[in-house]
Amino acid sequence: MKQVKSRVKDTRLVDEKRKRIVDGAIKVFTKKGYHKATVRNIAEASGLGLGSIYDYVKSKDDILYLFYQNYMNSFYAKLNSADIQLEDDPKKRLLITYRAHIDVCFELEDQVMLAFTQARYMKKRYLKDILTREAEIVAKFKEILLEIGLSDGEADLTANNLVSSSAFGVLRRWNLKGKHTREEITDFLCDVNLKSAMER
Amino acid sequence: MKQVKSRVKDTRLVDEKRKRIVDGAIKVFTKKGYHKATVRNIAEASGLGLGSIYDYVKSKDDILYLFYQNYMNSFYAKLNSADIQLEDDPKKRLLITYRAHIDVCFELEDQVMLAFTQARYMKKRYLKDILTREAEIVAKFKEILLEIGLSDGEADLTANNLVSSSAFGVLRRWNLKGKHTREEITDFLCDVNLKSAMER
Amino acid sequence: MKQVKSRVKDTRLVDEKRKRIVDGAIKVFTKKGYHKATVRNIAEASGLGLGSIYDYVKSKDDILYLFYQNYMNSFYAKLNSADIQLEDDPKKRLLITYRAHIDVCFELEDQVMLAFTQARYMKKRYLKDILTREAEIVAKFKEILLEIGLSDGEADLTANNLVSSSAFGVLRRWNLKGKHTREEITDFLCDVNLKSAMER
Amino acid sequence: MKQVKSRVKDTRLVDEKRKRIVDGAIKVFTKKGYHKATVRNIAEASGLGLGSIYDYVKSKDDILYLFYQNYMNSFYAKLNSADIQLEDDPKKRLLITYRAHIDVCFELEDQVMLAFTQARYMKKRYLKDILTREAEIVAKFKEILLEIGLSDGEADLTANNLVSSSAFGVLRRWNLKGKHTREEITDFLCDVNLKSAMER
DNA sequence: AATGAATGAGCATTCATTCAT
DNA sequence: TATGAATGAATGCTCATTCAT
Repeated sequence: MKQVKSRVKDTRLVDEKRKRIVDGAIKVFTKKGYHKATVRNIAEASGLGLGSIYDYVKSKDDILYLFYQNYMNSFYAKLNSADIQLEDDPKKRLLITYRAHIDVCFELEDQVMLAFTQARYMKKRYLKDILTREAEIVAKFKEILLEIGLSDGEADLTANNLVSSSAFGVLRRWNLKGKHTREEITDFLCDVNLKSAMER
Repeated sequence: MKQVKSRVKDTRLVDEKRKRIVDGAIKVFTKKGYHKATVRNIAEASGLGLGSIYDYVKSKDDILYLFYQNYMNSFYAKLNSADIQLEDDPKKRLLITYRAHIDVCFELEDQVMLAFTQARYMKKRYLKDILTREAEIVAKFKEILLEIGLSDGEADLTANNLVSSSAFGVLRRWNLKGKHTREEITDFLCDVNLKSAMER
Repeated sequence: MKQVKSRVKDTRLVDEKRKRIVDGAIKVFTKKGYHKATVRNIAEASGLGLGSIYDYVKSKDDILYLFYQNYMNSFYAKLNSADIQLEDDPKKRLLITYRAHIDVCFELEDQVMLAFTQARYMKKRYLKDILTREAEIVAKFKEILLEIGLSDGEADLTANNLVSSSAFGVLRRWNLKGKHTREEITDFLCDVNLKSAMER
Repeated sequence: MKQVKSRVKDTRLVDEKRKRIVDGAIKVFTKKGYHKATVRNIAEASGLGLGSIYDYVKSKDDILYLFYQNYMNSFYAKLNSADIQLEDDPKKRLLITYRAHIDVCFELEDQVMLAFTQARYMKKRYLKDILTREAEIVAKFKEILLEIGLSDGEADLTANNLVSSSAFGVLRRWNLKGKHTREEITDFLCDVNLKSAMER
């Protein structure tokens, strides 16, 4: 993970302020997208002075990267939670992992949209880093699928599909909202995307 | 479909120049995204003078809308092609329609990425229009699924899933490129996403 | 001579506008120095819109370089004037060349001050270019001195001294103004700095 | 001499810290010039905390003034040294004074460049003060020249010329370095600029 | 109809200075 | 006395849009 440089050295302070910056940025990015969001907007939304932002971040680019780091962390935290790790049966573990992933997507609705749409604006070296972290999540799924007995090729495609399809409810919310509940959608996704793995 | 206003009145001319503008814009948008693309860039890429752009389009926003119109038309053209319409068996029609949709996604790879990521930057009234057109494509799938015998709820979710999943190979090209062929991916998608419909 | 890039291609126009920019810049630089001069100030002083400046110049740095080019040209023009070139006797040619150089310094008083004090702010590659052009002027003096019969070492030191001392009246104007006329100063300089060469 | 105000009252402490500030500032100014040097840079270079600078100095301007005071003091110290004062013969005194002045210039090479180029950035009232101090040095030379028998006008011009020409080796170091030794240059300057005074 | 020169609003970023600790 | 976190005014530069030719 690349380290974002900061003028301020006190780690505690840096973490706290960056949290505020990211939270503010999410609000602004959600409303306007990365480009139309001005650093001033973000400063206001995070309750910091314009200049102070630059004590914790070297450029606007860094804020986007900070967002992605925070975003990926949310998935890591959930997928590494105790109850998932403890499940021995790979099929059951696959199911709860997938549902957990879908859950996070629903909970971070706006962030999922941002993550999907703003990636292109990240600096190359940052993007590479984030894609690497995402690949680790795919690997988690693939590992379970191999355990269940899928071939490497199948496992790879399926793992990618699981990660990708989790966002279905969010990416198509415009079409689905009001017609289908979150639970309905989750069940549908599990049904469709886990079927072949479960039948092994 | 909203009409984009143009200073020039000769329809033939307008169509030809707009085609060039959209083609140029796609190149530039693909490289830089909508925001970083300047109207100058687009003018150069399309072989028009900077000022001339504004004879065929009222603002930069219009160019994005023009792109989306062109993009949606590509899907319409393919999904309305004779051989699909002529197929009587709904299951077979479903299959070839889905494959056709996936095909277009692979062919318009860059445009699919653009469509997914730049939608937020369209003016509200334009966005609504494009979403309506997209809904028509979903409706096409839903219609076949109802014919096959799915309930309205199932058909709706499934239709959305088919349209959404078609872009899988493109949206995750970073992870899939080099490991899986286009055909493999297509077969995998058909297998996973059409299974329950086919089993009716 | 490095070429400053310009968006506008019409040479006639570029020359005219750049002339205005340099003239405006001299006024502003003279009052505030390079750094405190804002591009906005320069735009106003030259009667151009802020944005237009950047049609003729790529950055503020370029304006400084343009000034130095213009400054060096003034010396070239004077030192290459017909009456100087036609003089056959090297001692006489030395005298009129030196007086001409001093003359230009007095005439371009403000520019001389700028040239002396702002050089450090030029981009390295530009600075090198300007120093090369200045070296050519020194070489002009050296050539005459060699013709008169000075050794290479003497000629080199003397040539540098002549170029350097020409600005005496300007660099010390704070102390000399009101006490000594321009002619007095010129005669004094010729007396002191040409004496040994003339005595050969 | 204008007094720079300081929040701290302990004179001993003030002097010591200001010395460090000036020393640090010279390093930074030399590398970047006054304007590009940030107070942070100076704080780091002088080993003080950013805020502490403002305990000893009221503004960045003051630091520049402090530099000039320190710079002028270097000349005073040298020109008032015992062996110069003790010399009775005015011609000999003139010679050793001029050589001493040239010596200081060579030794304070970087500071000489700074002094020449950054004067414009000093606050008016400070600049006036420094120019007054410089005038005192000119007066020292003038006094000797009058003693030797030059007219007031000659003495004034010559005195200014001596002070001004001392920096020749430094101001033109780009052209002279590698070709002429410090001694050669010094001898040359004495030869040229003292000749008429010595011939009285 | 076609062109590109002109414009200024808008933005990221820097930095002198203040002030709470 | 010493420190450095906080601030926002100020500035270089970009770019959509207009308009004279």
